[in-house]
Amino acid sequence: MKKTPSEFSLSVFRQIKRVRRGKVATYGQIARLAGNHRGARAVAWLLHSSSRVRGLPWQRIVSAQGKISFPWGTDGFTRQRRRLMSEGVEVGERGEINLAAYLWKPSRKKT
DNA sequence: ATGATGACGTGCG
DNA sequence: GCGCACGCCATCA
Repeated sequence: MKKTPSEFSLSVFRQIKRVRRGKVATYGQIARLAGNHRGARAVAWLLHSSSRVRGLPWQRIVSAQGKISFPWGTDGFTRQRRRLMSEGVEVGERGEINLAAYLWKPSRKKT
């Protein structure tokens, strides 16, 4: 890694790594924790761009709609769904996930 | 620096 | 619930 990743990117990766097994987080949530509540797209971009990076639980990142972002039928979709289910997350045939039960709760104690 | 892209989010019909 | 349009951000050509 010669290029210096932006702090935003580092923050994003950091938040993702904090997600415990069996839980999922949304792009918007990660983006918000990273400092940019509107950087959901950037998060997504970083993920698909850094998907080659190991140790990054990218599979735990889903859309705010509670569904796998990958288009159904794609390799990425199948792979992510399989990994999530392997972690104990119930994923519908269409990649539907019950965020109310599996959404990761950041222990962000502030104030 | 400009234009285009992407595993998104929200609002509206 | 679904599809479309606009907005937002970081990275690539």
